[in-house]
Amino acid sequence: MRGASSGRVAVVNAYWDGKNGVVLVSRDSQGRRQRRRVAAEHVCYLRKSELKERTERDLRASRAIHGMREEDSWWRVRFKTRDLLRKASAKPRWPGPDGERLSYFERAHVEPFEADMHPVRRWLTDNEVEIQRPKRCYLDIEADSRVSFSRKEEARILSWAVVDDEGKKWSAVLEDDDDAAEHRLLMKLWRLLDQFDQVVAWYGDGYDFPMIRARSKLLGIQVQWQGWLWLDHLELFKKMNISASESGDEKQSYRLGAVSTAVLGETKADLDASRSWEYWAAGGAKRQELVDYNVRDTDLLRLLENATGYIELLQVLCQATTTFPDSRGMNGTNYVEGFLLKLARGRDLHFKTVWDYGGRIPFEGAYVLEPKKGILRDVHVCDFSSLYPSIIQTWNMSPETLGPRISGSLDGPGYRSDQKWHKPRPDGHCEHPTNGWTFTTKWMGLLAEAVTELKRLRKHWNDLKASLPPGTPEWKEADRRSSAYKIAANTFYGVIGSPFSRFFDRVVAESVAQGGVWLLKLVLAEAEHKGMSVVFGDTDSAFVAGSTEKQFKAFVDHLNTVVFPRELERLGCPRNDIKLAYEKQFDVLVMVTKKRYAGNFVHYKGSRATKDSKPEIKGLEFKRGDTARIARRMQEKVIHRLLTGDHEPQGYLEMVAEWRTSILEGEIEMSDVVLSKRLAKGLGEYKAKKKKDGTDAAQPPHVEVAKLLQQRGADVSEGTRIAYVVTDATSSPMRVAPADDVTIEDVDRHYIWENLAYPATKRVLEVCFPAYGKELKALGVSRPSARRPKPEPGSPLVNPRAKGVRRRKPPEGQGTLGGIM
DNA sequence: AGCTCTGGCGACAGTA
DNA sequence: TACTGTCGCCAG
Repeated sequence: MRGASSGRVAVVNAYWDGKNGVVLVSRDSQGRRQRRRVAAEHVCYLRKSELKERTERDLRASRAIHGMREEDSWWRVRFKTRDLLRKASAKPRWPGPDGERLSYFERAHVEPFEADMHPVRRWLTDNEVEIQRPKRCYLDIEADSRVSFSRKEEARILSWAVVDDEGKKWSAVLEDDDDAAEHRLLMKLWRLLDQFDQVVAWYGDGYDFPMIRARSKLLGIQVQWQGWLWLDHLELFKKMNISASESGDEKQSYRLGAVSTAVLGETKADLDASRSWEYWAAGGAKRQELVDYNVRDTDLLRLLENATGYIELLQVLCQATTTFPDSRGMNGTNYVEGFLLKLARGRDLHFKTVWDYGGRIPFEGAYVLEPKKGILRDVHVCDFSSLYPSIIQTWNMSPETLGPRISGSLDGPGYRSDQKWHKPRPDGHCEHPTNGWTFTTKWMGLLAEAVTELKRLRKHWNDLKASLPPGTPEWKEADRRSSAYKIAANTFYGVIGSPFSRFFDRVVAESVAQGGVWLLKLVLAEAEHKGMSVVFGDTDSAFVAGSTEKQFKAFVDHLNTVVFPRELERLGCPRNDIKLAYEKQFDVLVMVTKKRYAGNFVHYKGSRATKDSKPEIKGLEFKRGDTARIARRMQEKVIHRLLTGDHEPQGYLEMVAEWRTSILEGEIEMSDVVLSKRLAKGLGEYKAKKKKDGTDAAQPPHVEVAKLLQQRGADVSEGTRIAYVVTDATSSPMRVAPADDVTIEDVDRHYIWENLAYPATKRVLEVCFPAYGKELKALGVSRPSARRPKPEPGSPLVNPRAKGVRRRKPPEGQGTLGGIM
C-alpha cells in the first residue's frame, strides 16, 4: 500500500464522534474496511506577539485547556472540548456584566485563529493523509406513495435497490405492511451497505438519505451514519453540467428520467412511481414490477456516471484537496480550505476563525462592454486563458502577500475625484495596475501555488478539446472536463471573495477582478489602436471585427510578446502568466445584448468547423430552463436561419405570422407552454410586500403556485421546481395554475403568444432588422383591446377567436406550428 | 460543517 | 407608460 510505504495514512472516510474522538475508516491491502480512533483536537492558534504573560498564565491554569505548545511564532492551544473552545473564542449570545458582547479572547486582546475548524479537518491538515478511492454503490428506494412528501418520514419503505460499479445488483422488497417487515428490509440494506464506502443517490440529500435515516431511527436500528460518504448525484450533476448543457431543454427538469433521456438517450422504466403503494399492495407480478423498476432506476445512475464521469471528477478533485467525496466535498469553501490548509503547513501561517457569518462586504467585479448589436460578420474572439488564476500568479496575490497601498484617490473636501496620492513602490513588491495595492515578490503566495496545479489539469483537457472538431461528442466531453477544472480554479478566487470563508479577503478578491478589468481594457484599446472594431467584451474575452485571421493572430501575438511583458514589468510583477489566446472566429454573429448572442463557427482554436458543428448560443432564451419550450423552439429556428446567412427580413416576418396564427388558433401541447422555475429558498423566506392599501401584494407566480401545492402536502422545499401555466393574464396579478391541474384549453392563448412565445424571437429579429421595428412590434399584439376599435373581421393581426371560444381542429396530419415542432 | 464571486437580462407586481 | 424592487437564471 502506497500510504504505508510513504509514511502517509490512507483513509477512505473519517468522522468526528461528537466528543473527543475522530474515527478513521480505511481500506487495507485486502480491501477490508478498518476503523481506527484517534483523539479529536480542539485547537486554536494565538500569535505569540499578541499573547500577554497574564493571559498565558490564565490559560495554563485553566481547566478548559488540555495543553499548549509553541509552533514557530504561534501558540497552539488545545481545549478539552469543542464547546469550551467555542465558549472562549466565539462572540457570546448575551452581553457580559459590563454590557458588552465580548469573547474571552477578545477581552484578553488576542485573536484566536482556526478555532472553529472541524476536528476531522484538523486531523486531515495536521497529518500526512491520502484519500483512498471509496467502494461505491448506487442506491434508490421506493416508499409508500400515499404519504405526502412533506411527511415522507412517515412513509413506509417498500423496496430498495443497490447497484455497484460493475453493475452487480441487489434489491429487496417489503414482505408485510408492518414494522417488523420494514425492520428486516432495512437491516438487509444496512448489512449490504457495510461493504461500501460511498453511497450515491439521485436527490439523495433531499429524499433517500433522510428517508432511510428517519425510518431506521424510528424502527430502532442503530447505525453509524457518518461511516458512509453520502453523495447526492443530482447536485453533483447540476454543478458539473451547468456549463456543458446545450439548451434549456436539458435544464428544465433535473428529474432522473429527463436527465437520463438527455444524456443516455435512455428512458426511465415505465412505471408511475406516484402509485408505488398500489403496485406493492397488488402483490405478485405487480409487486415485482415495482422492484424491477427500482433496480433499473438505480442502474441508470451507474450508466449516467459512465457517460459523464462526474463522480470520478469529484474523486480527482477531492484527492487533490484532501477532502472526502461526499455531498459536502462538492462545496467550494470546503475543498479550497482543504487544499490551502495543506499548502500552508510549515509556513508559519494560520487563518482566521469563522464561527459566524461576518456579513456581506461587496466588491467591484468584471467589466462588460456594451456590444455592437445586430448581425455582425467575421468576428474574431480572443480570451485570456484562466484569467483570474493567471492574475493571482502574476501579481503573487494572496492574503498573506498583500503589502502596503502606494496610491489612491484623494477624495474629500477640496479634491477632484481624479486626483490621486502616490508613494514610491517599496522594494520586493509589485504593484496593482489600478487600485494602488502592492504584493510582496519575496516569496510565493499560497494562492499562486494552489492555482498552478488546477491550471495544469485544465490545460490538458483544453488542448484535447482544441484538437477536435467543434460540436462533436468528443469535443463536448473534453469541454465538460475542462469546464470542471475551470470551475475549480475559479472557485479559488470566489472563496477568497466569500465572507463565509476563513480565507476571505476583500482587497485581494477585488484586486484579482480589477486586474482583469485592466487587462481586458488593454486588449480593447490595442484593437482600436490597430484599426479594428471592438464589438463586445466580457470579463476575459474580446470580440473583434475588421480583421483577417492572420492579422488577428498577429495582434494576439503582439499583446502576448510585447504589450503584456512591457506593462507587467513596469509594475514590478515577479512573473508573467498572462496569456491571451485566439479562441475562435464566427462568420455570422447575432449580438442581441450583453451576454446574449449566437454565432456560427468558422473555426475553434484553429479546428475548422464542419457541417455538423453546432452554433454557439449564449444567454438567449434557448439556453434557459425557465422559458417555455415553444419560445426556445421558435428562437432556435430563427437563430439557425440567421446564422446560415439568410438575412432577408420578409421571410422572417412571414414565418412569425404563421407561428402566430398557429399558436392562437392551432393545437398546442401543454409541454410547450409550461413554465418551470426553482424555489431558490424556502417558501417563508420570500419577501412579502404590502400594497399601498395595506393588503398583501402578490408574490411571483411560481411562489403563488408553490403555496397552493404546499397546502396539498406537496414537496415545496428549497430547490423544488414549480411547473405552472398562466390561465388569465388580463388580471393583475395574473391567474396561474399548477401545470398538472389544467389542460391546454385553460391556458391563456394571447398570453402564450404575447408574453411567452414571441418576445424571445422578437428581440433577436429587432436587432437584426431595426428598420422593421414597427412590423415586428405589430406582430406581437394579439389580444383584442377594449380601448382599441374593434378590428375588421379577418384582419391579419388580430385573433378573431377570443379565449374560451372553441377552436376549429387543425388539418389532419399537419404540424401545427408551421413545421417547427 | 450551509453558503465561491460579480455583472447582467428579462419577467412580474406594483406605483406614480 | 416609465420606473422600482424582487426574483431566477445565465455569462464569465
